[in-house]
Amino acid sequence: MPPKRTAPTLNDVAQAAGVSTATVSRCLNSPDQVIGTTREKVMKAVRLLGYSPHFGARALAAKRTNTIGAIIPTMENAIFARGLQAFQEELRSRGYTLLVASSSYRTDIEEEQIRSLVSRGADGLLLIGHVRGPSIYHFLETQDVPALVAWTYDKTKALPSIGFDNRKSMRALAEKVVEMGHRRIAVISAAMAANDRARSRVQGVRDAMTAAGLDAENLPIIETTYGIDQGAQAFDRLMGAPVPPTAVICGNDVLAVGAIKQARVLGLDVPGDVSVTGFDDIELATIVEPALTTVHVPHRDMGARAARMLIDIVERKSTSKAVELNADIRFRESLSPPSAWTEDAAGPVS
Amino acid sequence: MPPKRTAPTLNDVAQAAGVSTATVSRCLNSPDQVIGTTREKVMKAVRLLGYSPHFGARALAAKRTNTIGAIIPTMENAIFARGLQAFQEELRSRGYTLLVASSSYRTDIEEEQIRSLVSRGADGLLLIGHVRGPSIYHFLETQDVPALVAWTYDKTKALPSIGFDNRKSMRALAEKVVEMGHRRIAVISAAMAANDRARSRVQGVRDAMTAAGLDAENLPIIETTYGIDQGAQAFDRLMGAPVPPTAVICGNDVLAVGAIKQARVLGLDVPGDVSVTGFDDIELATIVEPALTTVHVPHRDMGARAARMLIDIVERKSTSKAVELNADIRFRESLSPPSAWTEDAAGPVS
DNA sequence: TTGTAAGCGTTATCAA
DNA sequence: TTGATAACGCTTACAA
Repeated sequence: MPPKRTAPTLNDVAQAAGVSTATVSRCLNSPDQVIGTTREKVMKAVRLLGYSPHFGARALAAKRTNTIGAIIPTMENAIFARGLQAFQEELRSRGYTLLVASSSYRTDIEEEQIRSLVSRGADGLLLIGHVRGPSIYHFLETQDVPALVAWTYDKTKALPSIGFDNRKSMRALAEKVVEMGHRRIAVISAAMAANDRARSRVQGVRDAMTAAGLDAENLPIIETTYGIDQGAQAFDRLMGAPVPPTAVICGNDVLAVGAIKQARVLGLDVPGDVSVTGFDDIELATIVEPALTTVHVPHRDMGARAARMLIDIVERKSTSKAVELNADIRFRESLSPPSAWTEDAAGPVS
Repeated sequence: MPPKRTAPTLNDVAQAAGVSTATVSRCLNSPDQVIGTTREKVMKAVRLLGYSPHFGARALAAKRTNTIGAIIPTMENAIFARGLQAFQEELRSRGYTLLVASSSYRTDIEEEQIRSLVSRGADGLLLIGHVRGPSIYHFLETQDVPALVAWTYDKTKALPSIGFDNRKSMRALAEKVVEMGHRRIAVISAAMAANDRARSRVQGVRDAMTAAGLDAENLPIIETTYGIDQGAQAFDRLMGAPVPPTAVICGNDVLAVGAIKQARVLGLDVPGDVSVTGFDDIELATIVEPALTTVHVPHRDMGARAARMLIDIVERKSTSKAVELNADIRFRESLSPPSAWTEDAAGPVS
């Protein structure tokens, strides 16, 4: 059995180069403090031994890690994946490393991940939404780790945030739907319990209906998990009602695409028989046929700006508050006024 | 100015509970070694102070981190996102934490990230593909960090791998294309320089052509970066040739969807005027119209199995070699025999 | 410009 | 069952 080789340490390098550990450390961290000739000696030893600093030891001795942690609900959702990629690129360009964890939309797992990332020395945290237990805020405070909330804008909360106003944006879209003449509206939403974005969006629909004098109380809503198939199922149930809706407003594009797919199965024309709208404007939205009318969210821009904001907070350059980004409607084919036929069926005439 | 509060340490907890640091440590790591009454005292202090262990210190003193690192080309690509999500879920269920980094398809960045993850104490690494400089393998060896390659199967390489045979799978698909009667075939591929999966897939197309006695040498190939628009542009160039292809084989689904989109713009019918195929079988493949004929890759299964394999290696339970997964063809509408019209135009008859 | 040496917060070995 | 105490690998005054 070969002797269990153990990774080379600063000490090994120092010995190989015939200098002290302090000098090696300086070579690595502030090279200009050490003279050229010794620096070369040291660097050669570093290369020769394949030395790599022990992060833990460094974090222990210094007090910074240049690490940012991010916890997103899931990596499978394209909207987070995109924003996160931009977030990480921006971090990297500023000398920070990103640690990612995912919570599967569960607050208990999120809390566990927050603790894990903090104990790993994250200098700052990126979180999604404002729904979580109060104990974790206390924890973040005692640990003195700043956090930034993304994908939502809410200036009433304690944590700084960057994103858009989900409620306002969805309200704007719903108003268009109402303006076009739709009266029988239904909603397919992501599960709202641990998801304030979903909640706000539904609230936005209600706002628009109430403003138009419609009955927001009895708005049919189906909550479901994230996925095309889930959207399809929900749509199926909705259209099976005695008096089906003429417009189905979906909480995100993936659910909307599922709805459109199911419409095809049911032999329904979109938007002729029923209109469908989404939210997020992911690539899928322009691929599906008919293309989806949806709310465009600037994911990459949000990710990059979140990175800059968080670094500024970490480095105490600023104490940011909430930053609002615009999310505007993209009109495409999936939304149109209700057809005369369905309109008639809706009225008391027939 | 408030006194800069610093996070509580083991020592603080020990003092608050009136015990030694050793006891607190034991409470946290092997609770059954300490008697109930003291354990409660300690735990209360832990909660009270909001104590959280310092990961770096722990990694320094113990020698394990229960952390696995993964470096993927990009998080924006749905195929990696899916597999990675499964990978992380499996790791979590086995008590490991996942650290993710992305390389933007660049070997130099990948090397940097490998070093970073290793110095952070990753017990093992998940890598994509076999293309990287030799120095990094030496590094992994001296650091004694095991690595597993995923998304590709290659038993000739030193590192263990889990995935499918890209060349063989693409060859199978290309053979079907040839069998249907296509003679003028073109390829849209991801950049091949730092991507052995892309290379193998193109090789697979060549294999099929050669086997059928076609001229694989002059196979038109356009290399491009990942993205729907890039696929569309490449398709545009391909169809602008004096003698356009009757079948366009794409290296992945995203490029293929771009091709189909562009076909619509050009007024070409798929598959009537030109057939298009993909690779990966992501959700997009069934959404696009016509639905994409493609190679199905079991992403989630691969991710989960990769996790189990890697943990086994890390814990020295096994010394795994290459594991091959099946990737089978999904026939959908985007592929059909070439139409008589195009066939005529191709032949010497007209 | 370089070296010495005192921590940093844990874990683990030994004694008690 | 608990407590001292010596690592662990690195950074950073402070000295030389």
